Amino acid sequence: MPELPEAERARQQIERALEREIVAVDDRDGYVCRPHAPGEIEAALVGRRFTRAHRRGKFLWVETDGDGPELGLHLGMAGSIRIDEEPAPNAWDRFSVEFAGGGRMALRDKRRLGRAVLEPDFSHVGPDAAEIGAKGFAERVGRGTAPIKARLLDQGVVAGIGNLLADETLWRAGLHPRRPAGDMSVEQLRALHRALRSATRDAIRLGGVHTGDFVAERRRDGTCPRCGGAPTSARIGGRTTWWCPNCQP
DNA sequence: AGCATTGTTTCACA
DNA sequence: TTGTGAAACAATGC
Repeated sequence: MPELPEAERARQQIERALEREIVAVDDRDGYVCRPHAPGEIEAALVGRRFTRAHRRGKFLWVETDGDGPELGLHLGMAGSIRIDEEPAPNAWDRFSVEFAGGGRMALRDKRRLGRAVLEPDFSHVGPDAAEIGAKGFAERVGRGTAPIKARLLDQGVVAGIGNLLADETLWRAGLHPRRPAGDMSVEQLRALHRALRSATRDAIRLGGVHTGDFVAERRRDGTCPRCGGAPTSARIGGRTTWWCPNCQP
């Protein structure tokens, strides 16, 4: 379920595991832990403690004490962070850390598209969608010929917006997802930025992006909460996109 | 059985 | 060279 709101929730979970001594690491999943060989992450972390948990967009990273490495984490399409829970069945805990005293931290991910890596590189990741100001947002988002929906999903432009948050944001702003990003007026970009902030804030507060007003009606027999009309869908920016043809002309 | 999926990266093409 | 779009990746659920 991970978009920015879920990633922020995961970051808060990791904060529960700070300042505990790491005694073991399960990094045997060579796909989730690529390009590291099994045992590499374990060797770098055992004996250390996590000291701070950070997030930019959907990307998470944790600092360790002393001159220890940073641990990067990504939830992929279906991941979550579990603290002090029993191991999941079917080896769904793709990466885990065991602490002195018996606690643990796990990256639980049925789909296995999540990621754990040492010294993550975020040089290609844009500013966080929850932090960026109106000016920076307009400069970065309001350019190019791609549909605005695709522009919002580009993590190098602004980080943290996923398929559902993009649809919710465009609906709140009353903008058609296929509108070319570079053709939008300053007023429309301002409205889009405000919509992004409110949609993100609501999703974090209510527990996830699926709680969005429009996202909850984002299906074939749904109803637009504003006009009562029927949402429509198409493939835009490589993703299934839903919008209200009446409210988003 | 077949298709879609709340994500990211890589590759082909204009 | 830059930007855009599609495919690949893994595994599950409808």
